[in-house]
Amino acid sequence: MNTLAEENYLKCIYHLGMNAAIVSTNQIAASLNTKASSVTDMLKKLADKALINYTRYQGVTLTPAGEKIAIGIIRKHRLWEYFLVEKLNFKWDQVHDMAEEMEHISSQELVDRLDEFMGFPKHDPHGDPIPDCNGRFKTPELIPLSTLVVNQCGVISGVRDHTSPFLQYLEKQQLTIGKKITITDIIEYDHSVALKIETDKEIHISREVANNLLIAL
Amino acid sequence: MNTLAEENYLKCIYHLGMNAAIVSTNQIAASLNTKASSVTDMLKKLADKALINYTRYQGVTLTPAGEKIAIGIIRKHRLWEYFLVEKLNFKWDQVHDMAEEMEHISSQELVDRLDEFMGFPKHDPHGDPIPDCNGRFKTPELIPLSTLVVNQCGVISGVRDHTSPFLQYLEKQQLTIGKKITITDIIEYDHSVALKIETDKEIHISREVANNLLIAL
DNA sequence: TAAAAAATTTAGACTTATCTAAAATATGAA
DNA sequence: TTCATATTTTAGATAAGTCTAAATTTTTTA
Ligand SMILES: [Mn+2]
Ligand SMILES: [Mn+2]
Ligand SMILES: [Mn+2]
Ligand SMILES: [Mn+2]
Repeated sequence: MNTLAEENYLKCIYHLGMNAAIVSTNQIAASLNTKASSVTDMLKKLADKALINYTRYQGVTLTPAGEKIAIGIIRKHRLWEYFLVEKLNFKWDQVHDMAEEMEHISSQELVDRLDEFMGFPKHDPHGDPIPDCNGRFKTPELIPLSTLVVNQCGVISGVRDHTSPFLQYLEKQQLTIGKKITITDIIEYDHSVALKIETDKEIHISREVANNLLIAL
Repeated sequence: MNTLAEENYLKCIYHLGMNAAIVSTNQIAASLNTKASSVTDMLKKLADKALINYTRYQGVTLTPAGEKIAIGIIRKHRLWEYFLVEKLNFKWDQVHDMAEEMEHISSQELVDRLDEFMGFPKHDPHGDPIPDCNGRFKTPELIPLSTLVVNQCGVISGVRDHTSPFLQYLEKQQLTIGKKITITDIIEYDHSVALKIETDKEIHISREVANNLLIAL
């Protein structure tokens, strides 16, 4: 089995690998709030275990074995987040840190039964897809709200920023997962956006917020 | 906060302290499958943190602060065991090792909400009392089945041996928590016991099994 | 294309938790 | 009460994961 630190590195490399073919030491260090030298040490260890492809100075990619472990951890993370929100009534901005601990509970059978207990949910509270017990999941085409044009509509389906303040703000504005929105105006001056939520509420959000809200068309 | 190792030591000292006023280094070492020298190191650390009362060569007791932490961990352990059995349909012999990991999930609010979600259960799947959110719980007077006499009856309310083989055996014999039993015979030769479960089933168990089954009168 | 700058790795140290072997202390049997 | 034995502690080592500072390699820029 793998240590907690190893699991966190693998998960981190997986997430960073979504945006780039290869992942650099410094990216990992920044993401894990650690130092580049610590990362190098761990990369050697993970390479020895054949969980990453690593050549000095050249960055890393996950091997299939490493990716499988990473996806397993992400599956657990998202299922526990779903559990915390749906069963224990936490808010979507409260669950990430708890899930960071729970994702390391090792039992495979536990997570599979948890999945079944909750009815095999497809998405976590933040709209991210939950891998099934074989590690398979679909990543639907989502685009930032900021790329929509006036009169275009879509459904809020994800967030790019998972921090508490952002999620709390969205909730207060009723900008939650599943809501249908229609762009009513885009202010040229600051690229802020006016939009209608479902059929009634009309609100106005900054460019930054629009950039971090993901929409399914 | 305390490390995983510290939490395990505190819990261990608490459990050993149920049977003796003071707990010895060797007892802890045996219980944690570690060496006496490792225990001594940790005892110094816990004493520095004022979680135990420790004088060299004299054994240890928990301070109120240490006991509070220990009870908190036991509360989490038992609530998670209850969850695993009642919500995820695990058998009572399968849940201990998973709970050993889950008891270290740190959030106090999580465990309190879990408690509420399950309706504030009073006992875990093995009959052990679950402390409430203030750490309070009752330990009912339980006696080994081996101390009963012929025609005496009682309710199975706990086990002294929590290992999988013993629990599986009990389940197969329908000797599960809550069942009412009546002693029908005690064999002098080997101190084995014949008994009736509820009103129908008549079975015969060894002295050893009778010793590890706890009864409420 | 050769410095300069940035990124990465290495060297050496620290912390936590563990171990073995040796020393110190306590206990209990004669 | 003394000495043999059991218990406990200390001394010194190891492994995982981290750090700072220095060295190395890559990348950028002039
Ligand atoms: Mn999360
Ligand atoms: Mn999430
Ligand atoms: Mn248990
Ligand atoms: Mn139990």
